[in-house]
Amino acid sequence: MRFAPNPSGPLHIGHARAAIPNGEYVKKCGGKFILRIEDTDPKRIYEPAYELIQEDLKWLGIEPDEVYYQSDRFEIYYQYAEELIKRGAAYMCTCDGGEFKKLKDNCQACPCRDNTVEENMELWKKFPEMEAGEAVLRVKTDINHKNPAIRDWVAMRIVEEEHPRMGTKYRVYPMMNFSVSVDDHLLGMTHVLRGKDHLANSEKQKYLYQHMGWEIPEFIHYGRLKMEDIALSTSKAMAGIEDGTYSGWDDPRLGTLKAIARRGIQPETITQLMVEIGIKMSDSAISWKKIYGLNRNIIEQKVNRYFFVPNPVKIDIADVPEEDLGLTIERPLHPDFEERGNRTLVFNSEVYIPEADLTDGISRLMDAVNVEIKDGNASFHSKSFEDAREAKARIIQWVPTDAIKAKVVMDDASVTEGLCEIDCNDLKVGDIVQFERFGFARLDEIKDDELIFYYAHK
RNA sequence: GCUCCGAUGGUGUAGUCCGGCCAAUCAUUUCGGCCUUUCGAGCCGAAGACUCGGGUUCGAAUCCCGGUCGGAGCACCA
Repeated sequence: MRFAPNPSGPLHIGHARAAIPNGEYVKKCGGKFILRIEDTDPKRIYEPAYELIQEDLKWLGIEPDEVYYQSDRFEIYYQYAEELIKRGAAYMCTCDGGEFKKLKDNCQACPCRDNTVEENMELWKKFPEMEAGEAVLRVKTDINHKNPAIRDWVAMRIVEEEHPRMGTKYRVYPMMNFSVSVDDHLLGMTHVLRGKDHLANSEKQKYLYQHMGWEIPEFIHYGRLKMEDIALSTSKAMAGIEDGTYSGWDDPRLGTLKAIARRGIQPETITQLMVEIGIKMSDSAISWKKIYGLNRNIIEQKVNRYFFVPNPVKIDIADVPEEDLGLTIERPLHPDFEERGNRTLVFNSEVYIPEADLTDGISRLMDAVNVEIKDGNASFHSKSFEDAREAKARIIQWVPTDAIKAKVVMDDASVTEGLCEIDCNDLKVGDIVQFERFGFARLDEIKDDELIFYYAHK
């Protein structure tokens, strides 16, 4: 099995849709997982992507057995192109692209198709000296094929741009359909699993296999993935990063794996999602809710709880009984796992609560006391939880005045400022927490006296 | 326009090949209830689907024909 991306950017969720089923097949049925970087169009190479792709694949938990760069394999492609010419299965076409299309669309062969092998070989030898557009190498298919797209497709063309890895060493470049078929055959691919946008390409490639007398692999196609709200397109993301709309490849609004990882979505979540979607031909629309639900199932019991007070307001609670001041309050890090221990908060009359909770009525500060709020002023109401129940109090989180500054970058890239409890100092970058009543978030950065989190989901 | 493909609850799927055991699976979602000092989880309950029209058949989600809707491809990109 193989995963063969174009190195135009880091991997996004659409790539995962291709990589994961290939990886799962190898896990289940054995065989090799080959990563082949298809860098045969210098215009579409984003150099850092060579690294990024491997990083992202690793994040997904996929370790390729072998890695190939197509730009290392030009000589191989030349060798097979020549062989193809010798077999009379390909010809050098010097027609203008537009002219050719006109003929082709009417099931007409162009004059070049009748070149002798010798004529073709001669042109092939001169190919490297030609200018872009002067000639191409075409594979003979069926000029009467009912799908015009299949008719005599291009295998080789001239590219004058400099290649990031190869410089100007090569001018004759293989087209994707050619290099892919040669590699798939040479690397022993038994199954080719790819998106249905390649349906016509599979058809084209079959002609090449037949010309060469190769065994045709099993072509399997799957439908498109439609994600709500995000632009999957790498080029759009790139443009947005350049003009400053997005902060980088891991901007939370993007669908890149880096962005997803930054928010604390687990690789297992993505794998599970792709396995569930399967490889059927019809398109699938997936919602964030679905991803969040799966992710919650995975992280819910792993991560610890803390208090975070968004948009905090300070209240000074009047009439707190003397004996309740300075109380040390312990709350479990996870209610179902007592053995993880507790975090501690010290209660005094001055506390911060979320602005949204500063509404008239009785509220219970979790594990502390019940307060009555009226016109923005708070006064002691009672102490026990039973009293809170009786008063139908809302139960809210709070932090003492020793709280730490925190920012949470939300999924729309807006920032919620607030305070989190002091025990959050124990957290390391990369840790995921659940802020009670707020949602799951991943600690992204510790900046001086401030913690910066990325919001995952409820 | 041409070529090809697809269609099961809000979403993702199982079932379709080899018609009956499908008044349709599982998950997510939404809404109630119980429990719980958050949320979530858990437990209980509920909501919600075979694209439409014909045909074949004793019997159709499943087979056939047609319509509709949706998607992909139609490059000297991958």
